[in-house]
Amino acid sequence: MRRRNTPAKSTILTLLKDAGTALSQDMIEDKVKGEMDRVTIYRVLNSFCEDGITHRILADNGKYYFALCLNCGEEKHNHNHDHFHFRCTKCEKVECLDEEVTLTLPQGYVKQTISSWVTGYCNNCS
Amino acid sequence: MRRRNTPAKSTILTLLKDAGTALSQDMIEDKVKGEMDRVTIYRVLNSFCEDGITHRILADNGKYYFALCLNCGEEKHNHNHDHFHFRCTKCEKVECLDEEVTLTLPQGYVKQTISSWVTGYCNNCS
DNA sequence: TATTTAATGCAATACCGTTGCAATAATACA
DNA sequence: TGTATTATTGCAACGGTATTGCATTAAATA
Repeated sequence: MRRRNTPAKSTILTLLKDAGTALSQDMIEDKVKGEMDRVTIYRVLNSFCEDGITHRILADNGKYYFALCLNCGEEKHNHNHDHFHFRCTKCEKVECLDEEVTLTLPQGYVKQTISSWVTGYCNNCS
Repeated sequence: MRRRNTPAKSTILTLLKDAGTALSQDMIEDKVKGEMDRVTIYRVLNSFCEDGITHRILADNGKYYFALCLNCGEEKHNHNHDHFHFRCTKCEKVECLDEEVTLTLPQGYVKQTISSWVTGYCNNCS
């Protein structure tokens, strides 16, 4: 299936680029309210994830965030580099931290994925 | 409001005790299917959490788990001792690990909460 | 410009947690 | 032990959110 460029996709892509950080479904919905259908947002975000343009992050508040992962760099998500994610409880900004997650599992355990979240105030909000 | 002991509460409490690990809403639902209404399970679990009998944990898969926290010990949840949680992707067991989460936030950041999840195979499933 | 079909909007559906309310039953007290 | 009180339960209904079907629109290509 060959993708097509549409206003909806451009709008959401621009939104994510301008934000610089990960945005949740409802944050995106708020910003494009009236411009497009709610279903379109779901489909656009899903297509972005399928195409590797964005990735979906499940935050510690149970919400999904979508990020272009330009600032945090794709390499962080590879090479077994598990890093912390930070969510500011004031401005709701979500970002990847450089800090690496170190962990030694008990005998007999096998690691698959790591999801580490820190909440608090970012440098702008503290 | 004075709580009353009921078959529904006993059943779910026994379930959690026997499991020895945290159970998700739908795991509990599966086990008591037919015995009681879906709504009752929600209400029983909520009352348990209100009364401090169980605590609610949001896992990295977006599901809530309920745990008596006998084996992992309440003290782990206090004293600023942030520990890893483990979820086995095979047997779906959820448990607290002894491993402490260490983290140095960037300049100007303030920490509030930490949620660290590891998935993989536990010693029984690896 | 015409053709193909991806993308969209709208309606309908599914899922999950919650709420209202009448019926039931656990507890306290006479 | 019997009765009164009211927490608890089941059922139906609701609300929010994600998904699907389908007819229509419009982006890409020739």
